[in-house]
Amino acid sequence: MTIYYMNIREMCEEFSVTQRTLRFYEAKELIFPVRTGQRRSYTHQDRGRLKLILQGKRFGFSLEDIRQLLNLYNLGDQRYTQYLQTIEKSKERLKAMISQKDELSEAIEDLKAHLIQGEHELKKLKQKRILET
Amino acid sequence: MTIYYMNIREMCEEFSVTQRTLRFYEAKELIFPVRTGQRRSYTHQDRGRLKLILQGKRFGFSLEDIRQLLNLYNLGDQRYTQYLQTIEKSKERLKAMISQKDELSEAIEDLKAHLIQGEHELKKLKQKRILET
DNA sequence: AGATAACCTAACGTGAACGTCAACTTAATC
DNA sequence: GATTAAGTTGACGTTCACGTTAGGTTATCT
Repeated sequence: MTIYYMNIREMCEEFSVTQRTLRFYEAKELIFPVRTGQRRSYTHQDRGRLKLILQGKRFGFSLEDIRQLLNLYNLGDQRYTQYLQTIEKSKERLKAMISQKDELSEAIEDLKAHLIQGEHELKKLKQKRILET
Repeated sequence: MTIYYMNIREMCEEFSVTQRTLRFYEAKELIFPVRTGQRRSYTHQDRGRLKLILQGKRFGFSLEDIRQLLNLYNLGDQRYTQYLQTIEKSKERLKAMISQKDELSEAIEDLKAHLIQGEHELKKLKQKRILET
């Protein structure tokens, strides 16, 4: 089974990001493309990690937060103590995510209610305009 | 019924923000404290808006996003066309929030699975340490 | 082989969201 | 009534997450 490498341009097209962004993530140690000569070659792993990075960003996590989360997906090469710490951290993170989800649900309900209210107001305004014509 | 004003220090304590933050939000027209002499007096409205601002921030919205969302909660003083636009924008925002919530749910499930997997690995490591002793 | 395109590093620029410090005015306290 | 505390307005500094040149190297194409 051959490994599929992607160059930086292909990555940018696939994920709709700029080259600068990919190099920046690499500098921040979020992805680790191998080198073919001087050029970057992105592996399946990098693609997976980038997907998670972009997802994390949409939830408002900082890149540093995301870097720590990503470690959860690469536990194989770690030793016992680190292992434990990572899992503890991840549990906390999970809790935070769940409460964020709950809060989001509430906010959505709230917004929905206001929208319904708003559309009623709109109807009244429309009615008024007709009467005034 | 009397109106309860809060000064800037009380606001900061109540919401765990700095004075700079409150002044910044005012400069960005997110809150509108009245003045008592030169000092800021924060009304019930300001407290409500601030609560929503902080909530919005936890979802990763920008202050400009939040400013637009907040207008939804103060529709009374607007005119027909603006009204319509605001509601349209809010509907879009609602859609985005819902899909964000869905995505978050998925991510949580994913993270949970990895955690369970991680704890299995942990057990295996523990077992190995005992055997090696 | 010479031009052109794609990639590289290094370094400075930028907008958002505040932090921090200085200098001043007003309110509270002893 | 002088001192201290609290609040105010600038204005410059800082961090994060990239954008944007500039200048150099390597592929690719004709």
